[in-house]
Amino acid sequence: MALTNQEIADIFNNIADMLEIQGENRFKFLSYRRAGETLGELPRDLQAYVDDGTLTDIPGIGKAISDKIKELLETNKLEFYEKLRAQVPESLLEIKAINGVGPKKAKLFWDELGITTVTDLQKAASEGKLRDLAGMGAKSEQKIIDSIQALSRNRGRTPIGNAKQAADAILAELVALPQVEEAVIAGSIRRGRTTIGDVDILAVSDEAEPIMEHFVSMSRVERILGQGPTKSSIELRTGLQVDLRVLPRERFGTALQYFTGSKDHNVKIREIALNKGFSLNEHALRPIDDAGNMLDESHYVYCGTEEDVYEKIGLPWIAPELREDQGEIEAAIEGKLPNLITAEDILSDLHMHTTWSDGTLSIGEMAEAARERGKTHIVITDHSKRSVVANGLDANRLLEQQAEVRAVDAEMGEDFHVLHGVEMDILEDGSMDLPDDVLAQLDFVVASLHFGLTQDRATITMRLLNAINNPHVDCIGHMTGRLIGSRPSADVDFDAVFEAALKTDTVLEINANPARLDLDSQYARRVQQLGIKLAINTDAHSTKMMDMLPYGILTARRAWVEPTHVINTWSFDRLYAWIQSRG
DNA sequence: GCCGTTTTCGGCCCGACTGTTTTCAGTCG
Repeated sequence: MALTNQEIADIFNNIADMLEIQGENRFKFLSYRRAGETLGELPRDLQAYVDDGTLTDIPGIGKAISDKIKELLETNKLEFYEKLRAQVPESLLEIKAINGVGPKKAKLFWDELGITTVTDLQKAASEGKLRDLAGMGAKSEQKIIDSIQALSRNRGRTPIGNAKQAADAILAELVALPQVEEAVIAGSIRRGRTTIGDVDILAVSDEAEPIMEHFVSMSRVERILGQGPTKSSIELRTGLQVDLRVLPRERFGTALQYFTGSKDHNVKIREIALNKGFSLNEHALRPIDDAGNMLDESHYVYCGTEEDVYEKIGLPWIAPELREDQGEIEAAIEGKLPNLITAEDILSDLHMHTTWSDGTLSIGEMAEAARERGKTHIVITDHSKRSVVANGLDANRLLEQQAEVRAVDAEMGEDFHVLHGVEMDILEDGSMDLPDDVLAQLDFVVASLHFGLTQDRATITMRLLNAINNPHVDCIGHMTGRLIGSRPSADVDFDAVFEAALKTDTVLEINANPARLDLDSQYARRVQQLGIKLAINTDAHSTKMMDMLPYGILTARRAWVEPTHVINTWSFDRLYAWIQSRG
């Protein structure tokens, strides 16, 4: 069994950490870390790039790292890594992951006290053995004790839906303060990442101190990680970290640009700024003269908007969702940024549930709610019978439902249309949960995996291919079945599935539920590149879930998706004509 | 270790906060 991209990515991340602990050249270990981050988000298996001879076309992958990837794929092992592991205990990496402990401290504890595990460190700290080490003291020791306790609260990254909710609540509190002129969410929430490491909030004000004071003393704060005149960090009771930055109005553009990230995007933007004769930070563009000296403050160029920042360095504004150093800067230079899809482009929802299965509203109520949200047409797609706990429909109930759908459609008038479909289970043996003659009577069929998600790749792929090759199936719902943070993706041969979808003109869904966001952006980007149609659906079981559409839009925009590739942007007439043409 | 219409060698973004220091290293983002 070949190593997965993520397993190989993890190895490079570990190598980066180990080299850093060893005190290796900074740019060297950063290269490994960058490679690790990149490999974890590729849309195809690494073996496919090896076969194509395109491995070193991936940014940040040069000769040394590509050779190591090949060695890992061929032998499942890496000599370089094994040697490193013999020198640096791997458990040190868990110590380095403790907030406030970096490579230097981890090495110090190891060298001086022989500490290699978090348990060892906790014991040493509680016994007061750390405070006498060079550069340490009682406060540092206590901080480590607190951070180790926090480890159990803080379980990695937070799904964007949860993080956004927490961020909005804090934002509302801040905006209510008299000193706050404006406050916005920046960071990875603004970029629309599916999971969030920490929440970044930027506030505009000339009077930061009372804002900081309020921020760190909010009732939901578990502990204060740092508090300064312009920047503070807190940890919430949920374990989520929130950073607040306060800057005056005239610096809002540079500050928002800086605070939105990503880090890789910003590094490149700052390099471009340098080439244009400016050193860029969150405060201003600072001119540099021909001798390389920075001019004094009177020459600083302040930017009140992000557009200003990009314009001053010769670029068009780049949408936050694109700022991952995935080619967006090159596209901006060439004037080839995509015309990104927006929520206003979406006219329909092609995947939603009602009280006929596990939804909370009737067909009529869902239709009205969709109309209130600016849609012109929907497809009712309740579960099929295999989903017993969801009260899935058998053929008889499904056809019974059709009468009600037709009635509601008639009631809704000429300017709103309700079509009848189903979200049909793709069964574990690869067969469909409803017979062809029943499917043929429906307007639109979404086929989804709900069970047997841990089957091997060949089986999962066979099931998906059977659905795609069924002439009645129009769309594959939430393809990998993942639930972010709680259930991993099914093991799919994406290349095979994409090839079949293209050939049969089957639509692939971006499910907007923030717990799913499936397809994820790296796959959706490839789907668009291949010319396969996309749908962005809410999979709503209630009106509340209809309002989750923005998460699907964010994911699509991160995938560089343009409205022309998404069938939810089509008018009813166009969609209906396409359905008819499929027979 | 990666990368290149200014370079195949010599660069590789920039700052805030903390705690331990008498001016700065470490950590984080």
